[in-house]
Amino acid sequence: MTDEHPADTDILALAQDFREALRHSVYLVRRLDADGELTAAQISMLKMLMDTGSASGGSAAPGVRVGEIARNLGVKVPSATEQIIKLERAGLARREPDPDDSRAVRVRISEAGYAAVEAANDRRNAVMAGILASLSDADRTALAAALPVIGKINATLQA
Amino acid sequence: MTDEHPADTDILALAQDFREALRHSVYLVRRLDADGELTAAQISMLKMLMDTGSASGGSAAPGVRVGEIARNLGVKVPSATEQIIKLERAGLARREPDPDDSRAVRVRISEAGYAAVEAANDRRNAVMAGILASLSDADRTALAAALPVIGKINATLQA
DNA sequence: CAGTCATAGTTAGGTAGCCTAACAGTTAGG
DNA sequence: CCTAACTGTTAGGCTACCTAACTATGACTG
Repeated sequence: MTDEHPADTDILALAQDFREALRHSVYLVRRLDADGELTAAQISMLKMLMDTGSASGGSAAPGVRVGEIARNLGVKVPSATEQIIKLERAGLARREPDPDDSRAVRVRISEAGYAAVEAANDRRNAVMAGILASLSDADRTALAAALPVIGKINATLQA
Repeated sequence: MTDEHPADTDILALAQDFREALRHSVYLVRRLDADGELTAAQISMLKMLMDTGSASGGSAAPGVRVGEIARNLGVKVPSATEQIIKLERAGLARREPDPDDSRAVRVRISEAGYAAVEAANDRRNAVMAGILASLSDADRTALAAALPVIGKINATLQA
């Protein structure tokens, strides 16, 4: 406790505990799924399309390119294509040709997709909120304080 | 900030942020995989066998029953059986008849399994520690403080 | 001491989501 | 032009889940 700097072993222990927590959280996330709703992967992709497609930039063409989707989601391009096709078949997203580059494809979320992700998110958030409500204020505060940190850790991947 | 109690909307917002963090963490966990090492699911099961099988209780028979494994991992029994068979074929676990109940099966981790999970865990922990090392002390402290809370949340599932 | 009912695990068949390798079309540069 | 680089799709394969159906054992009850 009186070390001048955090010993490697401390960081290693934290890494182990954090990994353990994430490992268990995988099952928690799975539990939130259920029903004939959207899958977690579909929500991830649709949410990404919402955030990136019509984001601040207001760039030239609408939608997101397949390669960019894959990069954002941390999967390979064929996996992204597969998901996109499923979403398209379900009427939740659309594929359009890129006016500037005939090789490229622009993917956009549809109105139905918007609504679906909203609904699925709301339900999951409510379930999670139910769990969080059983915690103490202190616990919730500690969790809230850590979320930006976890965000930083996750951002490491993008690099 | 001066509410008498946390408003529902606050908890809902926290739930949303937490889910978001977990959603992204899925991809982080995937990145830690790699190689011809054990899969994440295999590590989870082996670690469970280590913790539960020879745990404090020192109960009568050694090993863990399939149903208990499934419950602990949050999967259905057939999924557990499938994993167990794979681990057995890889020489990482053993199945033995339960002396007290001929219907039941006792699953135990093998020496090789012990070594394998150790190795895989060490490597992953090292990678994660590398990421954590780039954070500030304050960030690491915040993360450490939240881990028990996340543990509580995860424990909710067991119920 | 059957006869039924519950419990433990396996088997069979199906789905989602990811991967690599091979392919087709488009653009860009020598 | 013509080759090289890039974008996305297709093909084939894997892991890890699931439900439903089955086998075998245990446990309870008339």
